[in-house]
Amino acid sequence: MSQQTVKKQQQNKPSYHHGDLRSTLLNAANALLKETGIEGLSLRKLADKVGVSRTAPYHHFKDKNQLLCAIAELGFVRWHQDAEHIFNQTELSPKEKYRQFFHGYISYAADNPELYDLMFGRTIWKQKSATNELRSVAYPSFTHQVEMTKKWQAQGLMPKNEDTLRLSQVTWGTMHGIARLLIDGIYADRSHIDEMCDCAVNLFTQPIAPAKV
Amino acid sequence: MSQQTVKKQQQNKPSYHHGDLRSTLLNAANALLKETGIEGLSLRKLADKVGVSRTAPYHHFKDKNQLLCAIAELGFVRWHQDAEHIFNQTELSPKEKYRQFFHGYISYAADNPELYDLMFGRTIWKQKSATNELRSVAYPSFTHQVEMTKKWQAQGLMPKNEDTLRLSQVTWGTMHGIARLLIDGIYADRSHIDEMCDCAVNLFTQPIAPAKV
DNA sequence: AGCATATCTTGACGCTGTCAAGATAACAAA
DNA sequence: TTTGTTATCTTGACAGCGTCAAGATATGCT
Repeated sequence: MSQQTVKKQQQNKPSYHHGDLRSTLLNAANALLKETGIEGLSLRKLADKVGVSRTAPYHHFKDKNQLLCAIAELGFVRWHQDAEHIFNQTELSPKEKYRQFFHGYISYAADNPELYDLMFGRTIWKQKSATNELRSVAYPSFTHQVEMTKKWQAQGLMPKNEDTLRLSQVTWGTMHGIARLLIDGIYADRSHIDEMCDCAVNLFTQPIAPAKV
Repeated sequence: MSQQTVKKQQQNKPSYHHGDLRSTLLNAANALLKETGIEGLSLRKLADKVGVSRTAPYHHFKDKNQLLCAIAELGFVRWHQDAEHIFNQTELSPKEKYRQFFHGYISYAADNPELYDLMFGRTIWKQKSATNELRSVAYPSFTHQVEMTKKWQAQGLMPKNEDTLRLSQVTWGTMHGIARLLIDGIYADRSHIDEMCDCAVNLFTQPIAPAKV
């Protein structure tokens, strides 16, 4: 019985109960987000695209805000996977690893501009409307950056005399600033991005050590 | 005759023709922007606050977008005044001047968060909807930063081996990133801002020179 | 004085998020 | 198998938004 029902839904035979509306909505929302941007994403268009009535999504997300938080959540999960992949490359030097991390961060933002806006933009955070689920995925993103900064300082890659927390905030702030200028259409020129990243990495790494001898 | 009319309007006696609606709208819009944010600013509320009908503003601004551009324009003028004031302090050392510039930039953003969002946010720039008037005020903001960076490199304050344009983009990107993290509610803690600015200034200045002897 | 133009008004349209109330199907207990 | 509870989905409705069209009114020039 239950299996038959599932099969029906997988065959896209429409029925009164959709059966998997929540994840269907999330997928469609991600697609709509890419197409129309965070402003153009409306619940009504979304419901229409999925083929349900305007208010059907409200049985799976209390709010438009809760839907946005759920999308952002997936964005963090995917970014953490990318980042972990970079850090797991054991054969790289610390500096090269940091370089790839920096470039990877900007690339992720550039490849998913609207998603990045959702993850780190004011729509969610300014109104303090982030769900607990989102918070629990987003916060480790920064604490991890602090831990890595501490390690980089210990390795002599970054200046040891600067406070670790401040240094983390500044280096992350730089990545965030470049990402935002890019996705907000202020730096239209994506061809210069790599050079900018390298410039920033140069400024943050190689402190006092090398020139002595 | 014409003088009498103006006097009447200055006495706030309401008449069919407002007489100075455009600047009245701009003032009220600035106030509404501070209160309700860029999202909460609606033309209807604005018109209501000023005491005219919903569509009256359309005779002075083609669009909501054109109103926003006009507000942003004033934001740039005011920031340029602040910046010029900082650069005109002849008694300061280059590093101290740069330090004050950095702090001043962040302070301006923190004191006018919604205005900053308008000036450097995606609302205007992402949709490529900036008016020519706005562009002609906004672009010098960055070219000036490039000129100053070139001077700072020549003075030995910033590393000469980095490309001037890239260096400008990175340093501005850092200021922008910190500003955004602050006004978007991600760095709630304003008490750490000064330390963050100082940390960034340290990283960007004092390149190779001092440690040689 | 009369006419053109700038300015302001009401009416209307389609879009949005979201609440309330009713319809339908799934599921658990009797 | 029947009955009742609950999850899910529906239509109807409301207020708010930006903006266009058409009409009213005052200003200013000829």
